[in-house]
Parts: sequence; structure tokens; C-alpha cells
Amino acid sequence: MTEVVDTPKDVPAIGRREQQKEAKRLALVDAALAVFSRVGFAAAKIDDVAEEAGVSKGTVYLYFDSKEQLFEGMVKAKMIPLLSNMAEIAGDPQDSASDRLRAHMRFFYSKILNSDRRQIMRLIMAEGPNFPHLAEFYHKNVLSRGQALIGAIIQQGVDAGEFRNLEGHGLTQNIAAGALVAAIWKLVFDPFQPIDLEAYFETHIDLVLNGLKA
Amino acid sequence: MTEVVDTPKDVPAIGRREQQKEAKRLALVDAALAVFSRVGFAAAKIDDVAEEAGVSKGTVYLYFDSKEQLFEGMVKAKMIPLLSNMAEIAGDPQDSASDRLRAHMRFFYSKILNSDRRQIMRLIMAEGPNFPHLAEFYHKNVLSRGQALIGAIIQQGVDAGEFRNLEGHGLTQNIAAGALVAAIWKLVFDPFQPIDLEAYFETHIDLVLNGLKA
DNA sequence: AAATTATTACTGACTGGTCAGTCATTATTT
DNA sequence: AAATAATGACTGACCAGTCAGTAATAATTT
Repeated sequence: MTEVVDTPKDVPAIGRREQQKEAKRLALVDAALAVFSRVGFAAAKIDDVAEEAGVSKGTVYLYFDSKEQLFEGMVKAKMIPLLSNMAEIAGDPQDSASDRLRAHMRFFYSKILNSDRRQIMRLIMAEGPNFPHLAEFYHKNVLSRGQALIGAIIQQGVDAGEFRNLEGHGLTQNIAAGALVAAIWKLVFDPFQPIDLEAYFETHIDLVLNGLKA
Repeated sequence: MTEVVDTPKDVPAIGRREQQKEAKRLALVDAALAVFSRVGFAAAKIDDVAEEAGVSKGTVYLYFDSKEQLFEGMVKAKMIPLLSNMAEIAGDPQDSASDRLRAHMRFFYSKILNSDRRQIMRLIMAEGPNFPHLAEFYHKNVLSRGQALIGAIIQQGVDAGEFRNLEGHGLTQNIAAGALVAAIWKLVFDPFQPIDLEAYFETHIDLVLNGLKA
């Protein structure tokens, strides 16, 4: 149950409502992520989202027009912080391609695989075919951007004679792939075979760097 | 719409019913896979499964006790052929570890990623948290077996001085991972960025073999 | 600054439609 | 004609979405 900010009554009146609204929107988004993660889109009840946000069912519909829009809105809201982060890791082009690649991959592992974000990834895998908008949005804003960054670094490495040229054969997909699986594995199979994300990451980067070595 | 075998009336009476029953069970399983793949577990309607199997709703309940059991039964039924195949590819221990690894990985790509089977994988990712039995079953019978085979081959390679020793750091998970992602990518993101499974496989095995090289 | 009015936010009982699962009836097989 | 299989109308629970009514806040008047 996410509590709405309890704005004191003696705060400058102006903006009280806006603050509350914003806080409530956040609470709804958090609650939606929790509920959808727990049971999937179809089985999720708006009543449960409302209760978890500390709000009545009708209120949910003041913020989102439908269950679909709640879902899509939640995914987008949860992804925006990540997207803004992505710019800030252009990385130092002075470094070797290996170092930059390692740094970028670490970024993805830590930002995408940690916390809530991996639930979103799983939801997109799970519900993607029923929400083509969302799958496209995710691909466009996360996967293809990530691949572009990785592709650029690899190109740098190839140009510098540091890497072999494997481009054009699904290489960036292959690299992105490792992160996707780690997220899903953690959520689905961890009870049966725990995945040590740090070790998995090291192995992944090791294989990639050695595999690419010229 | 999967048609039930139309056993002619003048066939030796003995076994007519059993044949029909078996055929109907198969039709139901096929229909269930199709419908669950299309819309997920919660949104799937038993009526749709029945219609797609060319049968009435009541009949579904003559074969499966509940929607849950239909789902679980379908997954298991669809997996059995794969499991029996797995024995037959022990591979020739005379070959180099590299060759054997390549052969095994190709097997997984072709058997798991082709046809219906990848839909099952996606369903397990999607519904796994709601069906822990199934996730466990899948892990036990597919993933861990696959990893065991790969692990054995890598051990051979390490013993022969062909591979570096990276064991114990999520290596087999990492290798299995590539196949999982390929399957999911194909189903979720293919419309936006088609994945060439053959090229992807070659890149994957290339990275792994070069990455492992002693 | 108290009282009054207007506006905006929220509530939860209700509705209409959906669907898993049942079972009395009908059809088919032996 | 007995036994077995299949049907599909029916039921009851469930839930997305609505809306008349209430509460909280802001604006205006006295």
C-alpha cells in the first residue's frame, strides 16, 4: 500500500491539489506495476490496484481511461527515468573499446536488471503480442538504443583493430540478449536454480570480449 | 480448427473409441496451444479452445478437469517429444569439444526455437510465476538437462586443454540464455527488428567458442 | 476573516457483459 | 438395450467501467 503524500494543511494553498494529484498518479503507477507483475494483465483487478494505491476504484478512472491505458501508462512512466539516464553514459571515447563495452554492459545490467525494471521487461515479453504499441515502444526506446550504443563501440573497436568484424550478423542482438535472459531467469527460474547476476555478467562480458578479440 | 481423425465406420470395431479419444486429446492440446499462445492464459476462453478443436465446451471437461489442468497438460504433452529426442543426441565423444558443442547448440536452436515450441517457451516465461509447477517442470526437464549436456562437453574441452575453465560462473546458463532470447525475440520484436535465427546462431556459437578458447 | 458559492476530486454501489464449470438431454458405439 | 461419449443451455461468480452523490479545496462576497 503506497501512501499518498500527506501535504500539511498549512502549506501555501496554491498547488496543494497539483501536488496531491501528482503523488496519486505515482502511487497508482507503483500499484499497477506491483499488481500486473504479480498476476499479469488479464488477471489483474482494477480494484486491487486501487486498494494498493490507497484509493477507490473510481479514482483510477479519473487518471486512466481504461485498464489498457493504465498498463501502457505505467510502463511508460516507469521507463522514462531510464531513458534520460541513457544519454549521460556516452562514455569516454578515449578509453579502449573493450573498456567502454564493459562499462556499457554493466550499465544495462545494473539499470535494467535491478529493481522493478526487470518486472517490466518480463511483462513486455509476456504481454507484448497483445500490446504491439508497447513492444514497439520498448524496442524503439530501449533495445534499439542499447544496440546502437553497443554497435558504435564495436565499430570503434573494429576500426582500431581491437575487434574482429562480426557486424551484420545479429551481434548486437546477441549481446543485448544476455541481459534479457538474466532478467527473466531471475524472475522465473530463480527458485529452482538461482542466478548470480554478477557472475553471470562477468561470464557474459568475458565471452563477448574474448570472442570479439581480433 | 484441427479436425479429428475421421475413422471410417467399417474399421475393426476394437479400438475405435480409443483411437478417437486419443485423436481428440491431441486436437485439444493443439487447440489449447494455439489459443493460449494467442491471448495468454487468463484471457483464453475454453469455448474458443473447444471450437478450435472441433468439439463442444463440455467435451473439454471430459478430458481435462479445469482450465489450469488443460494448460499444464498441454505444455507437458507438447514437451514429451522433445524430451525423448534429447537422449538420442549424446553425440560422438570422439569429436572435439568444439564440434560437439556446436552440434548440441544447433540441436537446441532447431528443436526449441522452431515451430510451436517457442510459443511454449514464451508461455512459460509469461505465466511461470503463476504456475510454479510448470516453471519447475520446464527447468528440470529442459533447461537443466540442456545445461548438463553442455556442461559435460565443456568439461571435456577443459580436460583436453581445448577450453579455458570458466565453470561455476553461470556459463551454462549463459549459453542456454542465447537460445531463450532468440525464441522470445522472434515472437515479440520480430515485427520491428526481424531476427535471422541462423545468423544469430552462428554469431552466438562463434562468440562462445572463441570466448572459451584456451 | 467569516460565510457563501463554485469548482474540482473522490467514492463505492450498481450494471451489463463475460466465462468457467455443471448437468440434464441427446447421439453414438458396442 | 446398455454403456459410453458428446452436447450446449444454464448458473453463479466475477469484474471493467459508470455515475449519482459526497467531500475537500478554492474563489468570491459580506
